[in-house]
Amino acid sequence: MLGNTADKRVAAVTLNGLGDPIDRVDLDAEALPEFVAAQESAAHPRWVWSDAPSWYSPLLAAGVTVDRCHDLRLCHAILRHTELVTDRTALVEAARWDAAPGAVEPKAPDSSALFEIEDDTERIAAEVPHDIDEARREFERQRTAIAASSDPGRLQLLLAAESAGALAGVEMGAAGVPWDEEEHGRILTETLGRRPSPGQKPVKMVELADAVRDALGDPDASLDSPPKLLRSLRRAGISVDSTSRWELEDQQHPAIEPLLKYKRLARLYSANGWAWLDEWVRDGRYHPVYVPGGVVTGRWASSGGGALQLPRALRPALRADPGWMLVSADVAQLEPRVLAAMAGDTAMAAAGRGTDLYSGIVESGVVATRQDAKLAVLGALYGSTTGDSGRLVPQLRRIFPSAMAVVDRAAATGEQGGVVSTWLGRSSQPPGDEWRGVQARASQPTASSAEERRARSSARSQGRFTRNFVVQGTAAEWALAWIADLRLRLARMEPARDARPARASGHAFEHRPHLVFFLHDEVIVHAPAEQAEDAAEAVRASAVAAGRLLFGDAPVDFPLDVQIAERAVKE
DNA sequence: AACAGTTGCGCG
DNA sequence: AAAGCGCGCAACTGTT
Repeated sequence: MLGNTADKRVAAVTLNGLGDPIDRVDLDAEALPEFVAAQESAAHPRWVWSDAPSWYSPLLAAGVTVDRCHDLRLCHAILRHTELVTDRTALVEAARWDAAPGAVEPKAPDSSALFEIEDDTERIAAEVPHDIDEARREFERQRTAIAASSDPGRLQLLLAAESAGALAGVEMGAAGVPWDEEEHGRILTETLGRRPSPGQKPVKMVELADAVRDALGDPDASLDSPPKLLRSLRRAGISVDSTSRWELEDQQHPAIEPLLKYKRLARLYSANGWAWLDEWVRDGRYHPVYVPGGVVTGRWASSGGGALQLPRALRPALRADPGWMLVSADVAQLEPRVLAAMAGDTAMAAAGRGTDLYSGIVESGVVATRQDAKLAVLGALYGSTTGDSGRLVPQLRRIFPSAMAVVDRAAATGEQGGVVSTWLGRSSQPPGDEWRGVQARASQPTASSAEERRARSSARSQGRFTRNFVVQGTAAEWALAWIADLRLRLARMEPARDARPARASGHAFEHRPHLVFFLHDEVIVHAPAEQAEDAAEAVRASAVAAGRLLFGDAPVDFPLDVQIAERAVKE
């Protein structure tokens, strides 16, 4: 366990299997990387620390990697909500651990940077405590909670996977995605025209905007302000209620085509244009900031750089260094497969036996086309009740009763204000006071029909959330197990000393395959060309391992689409 | 001028 | 409010 001491040094405490301290050394912060590296090569310990970004970024910057950790902040967040632990009082009271992740900048953790808040309002500290005594106490609380839980093994699995994800997130942010700035520039110029001078718009946007104004007969129409644009459109006789693409698409008017095109260009320009390139790409590397566990379901979020929203049009800009390759892999239909495994639904598992679960459903004869199968499955996972999607759900309920029972039960629990949990035990947060108030009022005999409608609607909405939570959250667990296993496999591969170092990847990954991108159900590994096949094999092996780890021998496949290429282009 | 809230669209 | 989940971000609007 690592933590800061009162005299601005770092304490490294060795714990035995019972969590009791058996040894302690105090070090200067500068001596930490060397100490950690030595321990790592001797014993591969599990490092217990306040928060991975705070501790691991400086270690990585010094070229030191670790295999395993226990991230107290992330584990606290899981444990203080999980249904698997009945008495969570101590964890809930340790509110300082409900805090934002540490900064990713390579700087030494410093507990003196924290400030206490005297308010009685329920504000949280900016960061978790980084000192050794607080860490010891929190770890003890967590050990106690796990031991008292209804399934310690399962929870340990979740906490280990979550912590491994924290390591992977720091590593990927540090390594960065190899990025072809010239290719990105070419795409921008081709789509938008040359880079405009500050304050100007790209020439192709200006041309389209003129075409729209012409067609509307409104030389002053503003295209960038939805309310103003809406008024212009209606003045021109186009009856829409919003300026959204889906609504504009149905309209017949000469202004529509250039307007939709303008919106596409405006999006690219503002979200991933030259300004983005300047801010997020340096020395041929895109450095996103991942936030593991940042989504309520356990999915990762990102903060800055929009790592989770890279438009597919920009995928050609992801390019391996010379002498290296990108190994891109994604899982086909992860969520329905996870549902089939959770539910032990053999019919659904059988439909997923091939590489395309949707085609498998079509073969069962219950729906006519692949598109219908997809709509039906999405409707089942999201809780559609009307439209094409909702209409198909009952068909699915007939042939996959066990799978549907799992999501239907989760929805029913949510509608009653209850808590649901993922396969490994991440629990949803119960709805808040406002939601309860609405339900309580609607159940009074004096309730108006408007109040009843509102209560019904918010109950349904909570049901859709819990319905999706169990599937999305368990899929996130599968994906965590996948990258947790994968990063260790890659780290164990022999370094390719002859490979031309990937520029600016940081010395920890200079000569070896490493993860550079992760997005819910897909990964990209940057690998020396001669190791690309091995890396691809590791990606496949890890997917198999993840399925085993979560679901044992359940007959559910998680087929991958794996591509080895210089560029990460799909299809 | 700074801030929160809304809209629209990118991703899974 | 698209028929239905989870996000982040930029730009604009309206308030302070």
